Amino acid sequence: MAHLETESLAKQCEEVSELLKSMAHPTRLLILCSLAEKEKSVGELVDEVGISQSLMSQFLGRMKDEGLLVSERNGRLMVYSIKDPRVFRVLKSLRDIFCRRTK
Amino acid sequence: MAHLETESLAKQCEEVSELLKSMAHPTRLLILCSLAEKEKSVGELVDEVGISQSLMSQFLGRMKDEGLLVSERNGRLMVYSIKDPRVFRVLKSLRDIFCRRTK
DNA sequence: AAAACATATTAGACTAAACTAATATTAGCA
DNA sequence: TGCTAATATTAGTTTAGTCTAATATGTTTT
Repeated sequence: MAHLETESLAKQCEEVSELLKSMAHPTRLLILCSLAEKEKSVGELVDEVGISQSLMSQFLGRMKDEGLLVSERNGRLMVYSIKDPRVFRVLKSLRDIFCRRTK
Repeated sequence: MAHLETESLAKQCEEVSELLKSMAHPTRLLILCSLAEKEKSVGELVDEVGISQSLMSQFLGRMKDEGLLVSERNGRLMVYSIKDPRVFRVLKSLRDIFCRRTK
């Protein structure tokens, strides 16, 4: 049976898949990689990533709502950075798995 | 500038996000977790996960097309298992990050 | 206070994914 | 060979996500 186990596992999968959904988009993943390096303003991210200001703002807003990012005003700039420590850890794992030279 | 770096990073993000898209769905993640333990028939997975046979077959077919799974006929059963080793590694990382007791 | 800059919001079009229900295929068994 | 069990496929509905274009908000500078 193991139904109780499966049920709690299902719950965990739901939680994890929430985070994964945010990361499972090429542009958002790129944004997160960029922010993992250091915090950045919206404009910097737009230049670096190459999408419209509007879409960038929507992506950032969404990830902020989900608790992955925080923003802080700095003069006329809005600076975003990664809030959820799990994001760093997932990014690191992904790098290990996908980007390591396996020589 | 760092535009060349960013470009190759963008490519990698695209590739990685392909895999993540498959995993970023609560039911598919649950299926993968279950298959990570051991290979299983469609019927077993239906019982365990609790979705319709049709939807299960569609999920499995999709993940097979994407190269994550393989299937092998065993009598009247069709047995699925994880093919892509990166799936195991991502699952393990996710467990480490989300499921470890941090005591 | 007006102008200019940086970011956010909104509405709408477009695309893709999830799900259901019905039916088709295929393999083993009577 | 016909029957049943197991899985796959298809079409259609619904829901959700992506993206663009236009506009609004808020901040600094003059």
